[in-house]
Amino acid sequence: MDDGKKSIAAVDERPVRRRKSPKGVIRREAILTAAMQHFAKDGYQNASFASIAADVGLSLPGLLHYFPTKVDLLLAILEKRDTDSTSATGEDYADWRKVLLGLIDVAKSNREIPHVVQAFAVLNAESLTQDHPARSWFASRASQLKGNFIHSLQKGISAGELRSDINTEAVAVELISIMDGLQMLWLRSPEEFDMVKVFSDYIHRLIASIECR
Amino acid sequence: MDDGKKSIAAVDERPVRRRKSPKGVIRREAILTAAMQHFAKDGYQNASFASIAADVGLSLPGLLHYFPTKVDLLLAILEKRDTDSTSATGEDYADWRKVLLGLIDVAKSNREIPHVVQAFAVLNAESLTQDHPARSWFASRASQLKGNFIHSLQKGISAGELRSDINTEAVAVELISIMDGLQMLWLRSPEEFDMVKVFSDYIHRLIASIECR
DNA sequence: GTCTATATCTTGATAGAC
DNA sequence: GTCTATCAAGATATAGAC
Repeated sequence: MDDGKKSIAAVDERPVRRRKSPKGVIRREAILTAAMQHFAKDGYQNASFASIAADVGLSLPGLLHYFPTKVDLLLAILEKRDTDSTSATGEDYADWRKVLLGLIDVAKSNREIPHVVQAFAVLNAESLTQDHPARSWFASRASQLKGNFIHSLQKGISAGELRSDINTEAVAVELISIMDGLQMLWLRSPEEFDMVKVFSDYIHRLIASIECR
Repeated sequence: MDDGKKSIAAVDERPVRRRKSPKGVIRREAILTAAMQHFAKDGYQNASFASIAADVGLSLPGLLHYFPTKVDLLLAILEKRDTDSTSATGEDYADWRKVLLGLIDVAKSNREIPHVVQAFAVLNAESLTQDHPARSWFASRASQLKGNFIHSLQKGISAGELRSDINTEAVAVELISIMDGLQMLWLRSPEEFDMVKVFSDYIHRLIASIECR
């Protein structure tokens, strides 16, 4: 199950003729895209709401018609990411090897969308600051990711494929850390090294270290 | 990734008249400390210059007397970090094993100064944004760190202690990535896991994987 | 060195017309 | 749905007195 554009049109309260209005939905999508680029460029706090509006050919109040506040816009982006990524990750956290190798594919596709990666890398760190509106989102995202990794690794141990003495939580934390850290380093100088290669090297070395021999 | 306990303790308020400068130097130190806490809490862009001034008992123009602009204050902090860390890191990038194990000590001392770690983690990501005043500093910091790691690993290969087929650049990038990523994850929930343990596990596994057997 | 007062800019958000 | 006009709040920075 995926999609991504759901019951957004329901918020549309047109008293006059009109039943679904794909137009509004398209606008919304355009706004989200523009906003993400701005957040990537300036971060959330520093991005100008008005500039985002201008980018989609709207005035500031025009944009406010769709997103009553700047925070709403941010949350909409995060929510969209939620639906997008669940549709992408989808399935088997049961096969630890598939999970780990699948991360390489994630890195591979991330390489094609640097502005999205940058938006989320910047927001990720920015959300560490006090009372940041995205704070809890990133916290639960990390927590869930970690839980999934632990689950996979635990399954591997139970199946006798992974060494029983590995610290699953430590490995899970390590995985998230290297993914996030690598993205930042890569964003700083995309030409300097092959992000996918580095990550692939790492994953294969990790697998060799933790699987039963 | 180090630094921390500097001479901020010298807060002795002697009302004696002094014509030279120790007073001014102390003030400067106090300002830098306060600023770092604010940058940790709000990031650079979002931190208020006036609030920093208030924190050290100055008005905004009073603070501007010491740092003519907000950017100057930021750069002073970065510079301080430079001197602090070079005095701490000191020497032998020749012994790869000492270097790698030494990073565990860095993690250990970082655990004691979360606000400093947070300031630099936030600034690190924030500096990815366009025209950020700390951009080049973080870029060259990463570049230098990477160069040092590569140098150490290369020495290890030459000495016949490390496998000659390892990609030194990839390992160097990996090291920086995991350090930076781990810090962020830890800052988000410091109680959830033992950062030093995770990092130590990683380092030892890395060593086992790359050294000659 | 440090202040009060102020200039100037930019931001997010509102009011109300069309 | 979208606009013009406007607001109130916050920021950095300057001028000039003490």
